[in-house]
Amino acid sequence: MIYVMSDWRIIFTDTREHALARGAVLFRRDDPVRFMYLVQSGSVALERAMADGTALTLHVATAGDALAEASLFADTYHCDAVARTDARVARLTRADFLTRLKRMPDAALSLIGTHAKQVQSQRARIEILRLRRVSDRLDAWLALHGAPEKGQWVRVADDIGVSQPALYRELARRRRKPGAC
Amino acid sequence: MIYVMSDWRIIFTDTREHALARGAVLFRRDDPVRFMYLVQSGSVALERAMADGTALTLHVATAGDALAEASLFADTYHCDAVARTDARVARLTRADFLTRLKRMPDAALSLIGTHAKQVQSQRARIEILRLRRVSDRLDAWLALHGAPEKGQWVRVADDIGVSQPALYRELARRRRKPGAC
DNA sequence: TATCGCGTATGATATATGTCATGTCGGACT
DNA sequence: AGTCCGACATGACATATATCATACGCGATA
Repeated sequence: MIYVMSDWRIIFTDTREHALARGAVLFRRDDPVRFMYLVQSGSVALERAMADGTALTLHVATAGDALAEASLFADTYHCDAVARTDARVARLTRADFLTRLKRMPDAALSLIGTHAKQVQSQRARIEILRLRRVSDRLDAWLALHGAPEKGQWVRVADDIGVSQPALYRELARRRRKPGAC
Repeated sequence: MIYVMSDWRIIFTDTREHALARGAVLFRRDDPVRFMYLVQSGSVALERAMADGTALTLHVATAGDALAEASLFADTYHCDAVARTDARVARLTRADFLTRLKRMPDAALSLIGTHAKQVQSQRARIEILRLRRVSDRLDAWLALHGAPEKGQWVRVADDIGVSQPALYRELARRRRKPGAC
């Protein structure tokens, strides 16, 4: 029962689109926050450089995702944004974004809804990932999502942070042993 | 640089407080969504009953936390809410909550900010938890948070989903071997 | 001063899981 | 029909980690 809930993405109408080649950098950590971004196509990764030179990927935003939402209230970006594929993004200065959000309560509400859902599902994912055994993680995942469709087990393995062989072994175990799964 | 950003919690002013005894149930899964809750004191757990009768804890909300924010746009609750300790909560019907949020753009913005920060930190946590080795998780955690204060290592272990002995062993290893940490 | 709780620390042992390898099956495309 | 690719599946093996146990130092408290 979702009432009149306009999509917050309409805030980005009228904004110019920017094309990014794969590997292009949108912003770097510690850059002053100027823009809010909406990914239109392709994918953009948020990553953090680590001491050993490697990068920790924090998120890969794809079409329809906002980028670094938390920067709305920060002075500087907290990580790097790099295009993983050729991509298009829309952008809006932070001030414009805030203004429009205030003028469009329904859009703000829709953004709140989007965030709330994310927070909820991420919390669940975290709890699953904190479980030690593959068996427990699978139980939890199934309790939350139900049985996946054919061809999706591989995605489940990724979701619960387990190697594919480990997952299939667990599935085999369940097929043999009791009656579950 | 956070501008005039009133706290979204002011939305709950004027609302009556409800006392909960430890173990009390605020709502159950599939109950129709009536109220939005703000935890004032104590802690309230969100959990999901699993097939084997045990409960998967999805979140433990404490003072200042909203409860089940995603229910704002849902017909029914998706999990059970049970007081983990004696607790006090404020509540507001969903309709009232929505109305007030629309009337107070600054509060809505503040809620968006709160959510955005949560989404961001949860994403980071998820990526850390997906790493296989304790060593990698620790590296990532340290890159994001810096060295913890004394007495906090035990919390780090919990954060990165690793047993305390495993963490201390890794720390010992680093003390011995190269020059890190 | 004694006791308690908590964070820190380390050892021994079992085992669950990752990694590497190999193979089957089915669908899509040529 | 043949080829390719991705999901499904399983074996062998090494090892990283959990678990259980024990112990130390320190601050709080009685």
